Amino acid sequence: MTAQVLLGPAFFAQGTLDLARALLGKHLVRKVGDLTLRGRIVEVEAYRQDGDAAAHSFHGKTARNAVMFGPPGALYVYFIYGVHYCMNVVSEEAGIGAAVLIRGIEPLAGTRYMQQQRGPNVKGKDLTNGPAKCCQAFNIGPGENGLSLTGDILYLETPATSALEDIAESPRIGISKATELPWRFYLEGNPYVSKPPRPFRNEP
DNA sequence: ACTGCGATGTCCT
DNA sequence: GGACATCGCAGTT
Repeated sequence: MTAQVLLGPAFFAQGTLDLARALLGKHLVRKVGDLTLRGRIVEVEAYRQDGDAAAHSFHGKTARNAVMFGPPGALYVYFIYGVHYCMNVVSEEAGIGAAVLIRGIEPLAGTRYMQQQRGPNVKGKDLTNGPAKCCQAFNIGPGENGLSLTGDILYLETPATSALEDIAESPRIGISKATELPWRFYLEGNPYVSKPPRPFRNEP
């Protein structure tokens, strides 16, 4: 049995880019009845209020993004494209609309449940290699919006074995309106990263 | 392997 | 009316 370190409020109160990097390799844990779902965060993106036109909070507080402006450590769940949910970890102090999007998770426990959530046609890395896929696997929806990640049934842990792949960065995925920034961070080579790095080519 | 497209709530001009 | 922090399916190369 390896000791795990629970992450408290101080962890979440750091700056958004620092938090984004710090979240890589941490475990997301969710209790569903008697079952424990556990996964390792392998890909994230940072979104800030100031000067970041791609952030939901850029134009100010609305009904949808209100959780982003609340205390750090809350889970911000939003509905996108009329179909999918995505989850973020709220960063910065209350009053600032900033968060880190969880884009890729490596399943560690409760994978049978995750498979049921995702459906019978889903195989391998497709279980959780994308933001909406992670939400579906962990059964995260509107009911979890605003929940604290320092609770008893939903929380983060630092694994005892802290060996970490190299952290790579790239432009964020799916952004067109903002000036793009290298605010996507992921663990190099991990199969649960949603889009693998582009292979090198000699000529276009 | 790649490309196009439908699904459609919330917020924007 | 249009865009959007996406995904899965169908059709093509």
